[in-house]
Amino acid sequence: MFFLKQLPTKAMVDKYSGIYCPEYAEKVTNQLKMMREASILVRQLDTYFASHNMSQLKFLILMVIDRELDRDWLYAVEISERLDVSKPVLSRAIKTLTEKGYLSTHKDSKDGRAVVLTLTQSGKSTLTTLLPDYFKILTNHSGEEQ
Amino acid sequence: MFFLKQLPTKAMVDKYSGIYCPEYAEKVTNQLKMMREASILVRQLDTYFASHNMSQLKFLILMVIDRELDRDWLYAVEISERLDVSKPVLSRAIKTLTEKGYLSTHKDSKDGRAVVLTLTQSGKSTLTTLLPDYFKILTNHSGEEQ
DNA sequence: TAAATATAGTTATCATGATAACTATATTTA
DNA sequence: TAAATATAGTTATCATGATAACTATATTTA
Repeated sequence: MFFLKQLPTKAMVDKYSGIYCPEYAEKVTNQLKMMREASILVRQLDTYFASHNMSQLKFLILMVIDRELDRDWLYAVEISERLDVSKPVLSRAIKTLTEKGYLSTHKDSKDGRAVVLTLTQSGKSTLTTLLPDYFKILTNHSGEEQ
Repeated sequence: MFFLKQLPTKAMVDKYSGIYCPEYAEKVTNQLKMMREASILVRQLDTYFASHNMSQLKFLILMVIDRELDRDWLYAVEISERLDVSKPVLSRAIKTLTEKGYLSTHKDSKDGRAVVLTLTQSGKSTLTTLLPDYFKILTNHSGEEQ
């Protein structure tokens, strides 16, 4: 999350960085602007998911399982290859999704350590319900602070 | 924070959104790409600040006080006008910064509710120390996942 | 093939984000 | 001018991010 509402002026960047170069100041403000815009969008999405007792991470977990082309399941470790999140956070989110009845888990027959994760019917329909407005929020976003 | 490493293909966006429009799919992937890029950058900055026992929020608090043109202090409520963060989170961050000796606080003479926040010498030098590499991280960022 | 190492996943703990509800003071309104 | 409302800031509580250290099983190496 990036909180700064008013970006620093070029003069401020020059002074603070000690580098008096228009391209440098422009690059800095562009990056700050991007972080700000993304933060606003992430927050909108978080609010949306929270109103459905979900979170972005949980939604993305359902999505990466669903979008798998050749299988209808993933190992947790495969999810962590697709989502850039720490193992304990992923572990907890999977536990919550299982408790909610969105994921079914069973031990892998070949590897005693691994857990096979499949979407339940409820998980699939939750994903399907959430998707349209998810895209709507993404695309309606103005790119401006309101 | 946005975790998805591999963006969905155009075909996936079409199917998931039910909207078969190239501009729509492109807008979606652009927004996802932006969130991903910003998340990577925010994470780099968080790591940087953590290595100095700081956080982005605490850094920005010091910065908005320092960059004030006509005064060398701000009320907490003024900081919350400049930073898009909830009051309790701001309150806690200010408390930590005061305990670290980076901020000095005293009651306002006119308004018994308000607290006047000023940078200490240590707060100023911490800000000055952190600024150059902060800009370096912002500008060195490749925009690619590594 | 036994010992060492790697891998899958969990538990404990902490930092930092949020909202709801609060205290204390200032301002507005009837 | 007393009562109602607004404002500044805090406390309690929860969700969700992280790392460190762990268990259990699989794989590699001597």
